[in-house]
Amino acid sequence: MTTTSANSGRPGTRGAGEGGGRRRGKGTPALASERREHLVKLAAELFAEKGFQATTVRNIAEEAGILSGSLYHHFDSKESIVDEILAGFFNEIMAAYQGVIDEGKNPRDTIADLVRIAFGTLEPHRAAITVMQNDWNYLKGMDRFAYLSKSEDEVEKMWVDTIKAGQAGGLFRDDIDPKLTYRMIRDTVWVAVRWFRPGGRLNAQGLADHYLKVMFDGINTH
Amino acid sequence: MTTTSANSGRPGTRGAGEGGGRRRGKGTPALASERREHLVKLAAELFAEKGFQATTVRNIAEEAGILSGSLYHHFDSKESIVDEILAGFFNEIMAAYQGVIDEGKNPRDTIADLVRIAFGTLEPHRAAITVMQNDWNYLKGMDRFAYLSKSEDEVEKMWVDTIKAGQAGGLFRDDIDPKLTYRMIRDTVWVAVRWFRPGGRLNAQGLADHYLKVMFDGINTH
Amino acid sequence: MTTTSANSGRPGTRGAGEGGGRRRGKGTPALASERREHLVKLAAELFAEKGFQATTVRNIAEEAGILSGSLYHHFDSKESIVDEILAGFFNEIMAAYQGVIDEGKNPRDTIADLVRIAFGTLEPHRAAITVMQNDWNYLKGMDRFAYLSKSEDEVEKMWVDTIKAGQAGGLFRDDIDPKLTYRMIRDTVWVAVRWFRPGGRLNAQGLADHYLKVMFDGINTH
Amino acid sequence: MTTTSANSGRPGTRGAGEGGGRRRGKGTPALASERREHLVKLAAELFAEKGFQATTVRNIAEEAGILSGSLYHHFDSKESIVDEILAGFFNEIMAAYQGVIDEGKNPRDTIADLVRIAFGTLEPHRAAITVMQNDWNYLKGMDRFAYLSKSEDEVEKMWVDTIKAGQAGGLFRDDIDPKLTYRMIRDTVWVAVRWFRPGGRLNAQGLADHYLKVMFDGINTH
DNA sequence: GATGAATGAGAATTCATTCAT
DNA sequence: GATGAATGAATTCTCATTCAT
Repeated sequence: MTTTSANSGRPGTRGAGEGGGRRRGKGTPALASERREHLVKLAAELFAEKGFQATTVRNIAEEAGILSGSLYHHFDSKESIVDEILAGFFNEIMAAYQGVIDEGKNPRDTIADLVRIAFGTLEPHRAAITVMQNDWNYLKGMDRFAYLSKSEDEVEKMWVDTIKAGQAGGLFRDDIDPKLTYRMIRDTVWVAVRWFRPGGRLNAQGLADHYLKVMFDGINTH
Repeated sequence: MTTTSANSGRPGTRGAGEGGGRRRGKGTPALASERREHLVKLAAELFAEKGFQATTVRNIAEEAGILSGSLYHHFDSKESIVDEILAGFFNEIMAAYQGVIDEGKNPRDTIADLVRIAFGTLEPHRAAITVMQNDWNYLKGMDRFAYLSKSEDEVEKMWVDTIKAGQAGGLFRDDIDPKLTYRMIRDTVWVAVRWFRPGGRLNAQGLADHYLKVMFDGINTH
Repeated sequence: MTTTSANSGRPGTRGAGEGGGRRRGKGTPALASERREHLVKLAAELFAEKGFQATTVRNIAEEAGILSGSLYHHFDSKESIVDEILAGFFNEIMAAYQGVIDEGKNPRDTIADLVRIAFGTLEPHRAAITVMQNDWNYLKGMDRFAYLSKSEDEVEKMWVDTIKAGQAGGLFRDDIDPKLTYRMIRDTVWVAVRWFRPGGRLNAQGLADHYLKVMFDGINTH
Repeated sequence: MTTTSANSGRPGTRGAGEGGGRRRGKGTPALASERREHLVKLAAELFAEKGFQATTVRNIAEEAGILSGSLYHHFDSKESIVDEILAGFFNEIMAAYQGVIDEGKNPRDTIADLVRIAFGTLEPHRAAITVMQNDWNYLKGMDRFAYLSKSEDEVEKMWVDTIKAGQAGGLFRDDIDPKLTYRMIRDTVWVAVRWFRPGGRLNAQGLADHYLKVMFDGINTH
């Protein structure tokens, strides 16, 4: 039984004590860290820069100063590396989203918080988000990554429900389509990873604020 | 005519006066057989569906019912196929944009028209836009596609100038960033290609209208 | 029955009225000329410049301003083109050699004449000789070109016999090896095609004279 | 040391301070496994026998008992193999030539030594010389092998200077052309690789002596 | 005579992965 | 943990040749 099956199930549920099915997991993943973590980070950078397919296992190994075969001491496969990258990101953002929802603020503040969280991941998870944006189409075709689609659906529900609540409460216009609106918000945020560079004119929160301004009140003068 | 000159240098549009190192190239692309046209279309679908890299030349040939080697009777390389796809799309949209600009309407109406044009390409150029979205990162690294970045810059200028004019004329809020706003609009439109399916609940113009509504006046009630 | 068999037999015997076995020979080869002759010449230039293998049928066709498939109206195959080139050269030189032998001059004058004839082909048969030098190794492996080796043997006999006669008659030193000496002369002449350019400092006969001087009397002062 | 600097820039001899874009290349070629060395030797034999172009990577791999892809563990490309072959030969012969020149003997003895060195490489470097003779025309067209032409020029200078010195010193006839004479010597030696077989009637030094005899004093009786 | 489309066999090369040491 | 050698399957591309029109 390979890692592939170990991964099925949402990232949100992977957390602590799995790893049993790991082929060469020394101890728990938690202890394996250090080196492994480092390799994942290197790989993430390369995947982000060149794309998953265009990045070879050799590229990663070279970056780490070892031979490509040696990578297989740490990972089952190239896929399992990108899996780790994406799962980590999904775990974190979904937990953060859920935290906001659980606070039970009013829909407008909730949406604002969600947007801020999303923009907030742009910097720390730049590589993962880039991979998600650019290689999603390719990865989603693999069984192994079916869980990504599932997670996406859960997230969509959180947002859409909040928007609907906002409409019901008279905070948001009635003549907008909740699902459509969610998608546009989502895409606008993530796609910013293509040009967003930390240290530029605006930081991630500046971006978020700018976007919230436009999204809530439009670009027209009133 | 701006568009025309912007095109010069693009392989996909070399047409008449070439002949040099090119291997193939009797007749201008304009006259190029329907066969060729057909093959480009097939390839576009595959590139859109599976990604440029993941689509093999064999895939394309099989789809056309010929052998992979036979494709090279029509095209120099896999790249030249995708080039033809993208150049066609860029040519068209830039001409359309320029047409709107040349009409000289007020900035708000101009932006609205630009948005409508962009959404309007979603259906007829779905494949090209998908490739542009998903494989941009990979393609932009190749000399051959440098012209895409250049065209992109030209387009950005059209939009940003219009937004600035709108601010100067009191139509648009002063506290939004023109460049940032352009990018968000642009990305929101193109990225919709990932989920937009003609024949769904909303057609492309419905999408455009919805988006204009949100973008101009925001999602808040007032 | 293909051309291949038609060619077996020495070039010297091909002469006028064969061609019966030709697959698409319109009339006799003699009449087919013009166009065909021209194509052979173009091909010869290309073979000489780039090598037989590296020259594609398309190269030749392009040079002639037609499509590659159209070449097959004139020739069976790429091989049959080079065959024609080499056979023509061999026919001519062997006839010339034989003419000299038949004159029955003394061995020293005979050798001198043979050398002059060989150098004399450098210009009119530059392409053929170049092909012979560069692609011999490749071509000799093909059944079709077995006749080249046979012709070579005949030629070798003419020279070696003459050298031996010269030794017997006291004209040439006894302590040189006739076969070895022949080979060195032969190679020295043909290999000159690599750098000999008509119109340079020395013409072909100047070259021949220089070589005869060195060969007969050495480079030492006496 | 002339030879050393002449070599700089040759891929085959890059040795120590590279590392840049190269894919492979731990360790200097000098340390390069015997495995690699062995593969180069196998390839050299095949190139010599069938020609560079006609030898496929599969041929080489089969000869080595591995799969063609596995060759790329050792070499970048087919070209880099032939490069290694030729560079090795050029390195050695140029060093040997330079050694003779540095001895400062009289021109006649120097020329004799150079000739003997050249013939002396016929056996140990048979394959490399054969490749050089047969595939030169093809290889010289590639940027990668530009250094071969340069080395050739350096060698020419050594010989021509020596011949001229011999003329100036009254050892060699004044009425021979130094450059022409050099070329004839050079070609006569190398082209012998086509028929020279170690173990035949004459060994390489026998050949050299025979040639020197003819070259110095001619084939005439005096 | 020529075109244009195609074939089919094979070319060099790439690359994730395996495994004995 | 790492190396070095290899696998094997796939990839893009080439090219002589065929043939209906």
